[in-house]
Amino acid sequence: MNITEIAKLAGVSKTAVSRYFNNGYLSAEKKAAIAEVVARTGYAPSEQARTLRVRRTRQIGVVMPRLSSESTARVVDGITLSLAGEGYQLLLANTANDPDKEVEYLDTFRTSGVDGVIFLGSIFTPAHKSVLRSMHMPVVIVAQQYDGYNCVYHDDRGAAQAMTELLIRRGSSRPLYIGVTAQDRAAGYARHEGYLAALKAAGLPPRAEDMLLSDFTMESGYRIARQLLEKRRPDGIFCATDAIAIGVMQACREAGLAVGQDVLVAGIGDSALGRVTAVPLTSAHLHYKTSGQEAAQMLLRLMHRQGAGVRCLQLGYEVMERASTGGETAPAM
Amino acid sequence: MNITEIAKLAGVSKTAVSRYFNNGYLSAEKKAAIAEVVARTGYAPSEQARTLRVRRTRQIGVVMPRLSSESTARVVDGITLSLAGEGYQLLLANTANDPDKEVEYLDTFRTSGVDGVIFLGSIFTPAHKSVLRSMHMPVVIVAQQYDGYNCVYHDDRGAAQAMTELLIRRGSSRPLYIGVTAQDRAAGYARHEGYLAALKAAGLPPRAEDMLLSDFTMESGYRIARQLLEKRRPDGIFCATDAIAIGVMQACREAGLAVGQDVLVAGIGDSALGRVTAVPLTSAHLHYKTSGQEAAQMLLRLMHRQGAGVRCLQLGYEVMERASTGGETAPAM
DNA sequence: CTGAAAGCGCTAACAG
DNA sequence: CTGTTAGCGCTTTCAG
Repeated sequence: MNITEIAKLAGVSKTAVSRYFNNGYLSAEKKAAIAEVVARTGYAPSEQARTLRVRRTRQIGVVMPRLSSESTARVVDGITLSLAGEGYQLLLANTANDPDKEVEYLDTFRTSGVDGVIFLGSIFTPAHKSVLRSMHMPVVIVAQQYDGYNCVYHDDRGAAQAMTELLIRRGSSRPLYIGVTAQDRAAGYARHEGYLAALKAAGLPPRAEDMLLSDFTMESGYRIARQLLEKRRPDGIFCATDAIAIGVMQACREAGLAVGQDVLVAGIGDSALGRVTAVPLTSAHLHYKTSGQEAAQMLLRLMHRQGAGVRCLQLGYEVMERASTGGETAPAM
Repeated sequence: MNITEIAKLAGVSKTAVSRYFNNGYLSAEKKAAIAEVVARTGYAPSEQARTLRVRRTRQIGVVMPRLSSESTARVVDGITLSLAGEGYQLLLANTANDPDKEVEYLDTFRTSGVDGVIFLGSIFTPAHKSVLRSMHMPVVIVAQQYDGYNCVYHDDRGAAQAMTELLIRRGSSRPLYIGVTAQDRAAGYARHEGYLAALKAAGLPPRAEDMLLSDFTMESGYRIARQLLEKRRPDGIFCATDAIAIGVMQACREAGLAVGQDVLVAGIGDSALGRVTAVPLTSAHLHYKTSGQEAAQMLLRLMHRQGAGVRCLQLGYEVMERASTGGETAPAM
């Protein structure tokens, strides 16, 4: 079933049918005739042929590290929300935390002709820079701030500082830091900076032995904390992510420390997990879903050539104080 | 940059370049000449034009209820894993739990020319049946069993029965049931059946007042349980999902009941949430990620016209006993 | 092994 | 307001 057949059935030209599906410029009678045939046949124009002609795929590529992470899922949820009504489809690329794959998929999107790309960034290598620079379609980066690119990201530094200051205010004499690689400028570097800023503000000099490196999993946080607790009994631990913090709390409990009393713990992300733990976790809420929506909106504007120039949107955070810092144990629901 | 220009640069015909990217049938010299030009220009053939000719998009549509649910994310993760190396791209449609949108997106995929569809099903209306029947590309349904369609699903009934029997074995005299709508044949109907089967096996007649209806959220589970606990003090509650169970445990705690002692609780899904709660939740692990992988593999076979006839794959479950049924409190990690 | 030629289904000038 | 015409970039007969 193609446009020619429809035209024949409706007794009009191909052009008329094409116009029916596009701008209009058609007499009422022809419109009605075509409408009738379309309804009867269930005809829909071939997207592929249209694309070949018009050079617009109406598809948006999204590159993301694994999907089964709460923050990623929330961002992607936000993206689909903003794009749903606009007639765009999402093309998902799952990089499984492999930076090489990020570059690979970005390149795939570059050549595959999507109308725009949203990139949930992690680290930024020269290879990333090179492929991003060669993209000829609009790109928006989420969760990282790279100079010269359109970005939507979070106030990681501020959130980390707020959490660390909260620990100090609640009685921790010298909070430790358990974070992730500084190659990740947002979750690694910026949150570490926030921690340092809080120490400085409190007149505490930073000490190398107070700062430990984890990866992004609960298990890793658990392991690091166990090792730590064999030697020392800290009274406060700031963790760069909620997952790490949950592992840490578990290790503390096993070591006989009462979280929220003997030791205060805080994370970042306000994940659903941290709200149901034995001791609910104090955390900074980041607006992941909003960042997805905003990124999609930004991309839409770029694709429609509105709003010139590069934009960076930083979203704030909200302190969610719970029992892990000694706060009151409000009902979780 | 198109095939004609490349042909000119390499001093060969368009056909030769096309063959270079497809079957071959090309002299070594020409091959080399083209390779050189391709490397130099970074040329990649237009996917759109190829599609228009060949009628294959190399895209797979996935229809799913909201992404930010752990089970969905795990299924989609599995799908991308299986499809990654095969040169297929995923087109995601997020229905936000709206059955009408499911039908709408299925129809979009029907007309948009994807090579195959994976449908994470919830309920099954006549509209669903009608659109599925009119699909002319292969479809695989995940998490639900619909007769006459290719499906990958879980042993919901068996898992529910096992959980209920475990509650009874651990000392619950008459476990209650808190479940979801039976319109959802898998999470609603089948799990309820499993509960009933376990009662029957234990010689307990089912009672209407022991079976309550919730929706899929923690909050709903919490609310239902609060109401319940104002009137009665059950000694066991089987919940059709982990989310519900977590809400229930919270309500029990607030009502002064010790979960795992005064009242035993079990769920289904083995979500990450249930492993970190104050009292870790006994649950049945369902192989969500595997179901995604298997569904993708099944779809690949269908698209390549291997293996005739409709197939249904049922995956098993694993009992994960934790403290909420009085089991030992093993370290969570 | 190779190239010329004929479209895939659609849209966009252009001339009525 | 309408139809004719000329491609978009590619693959695939078909005849060398």
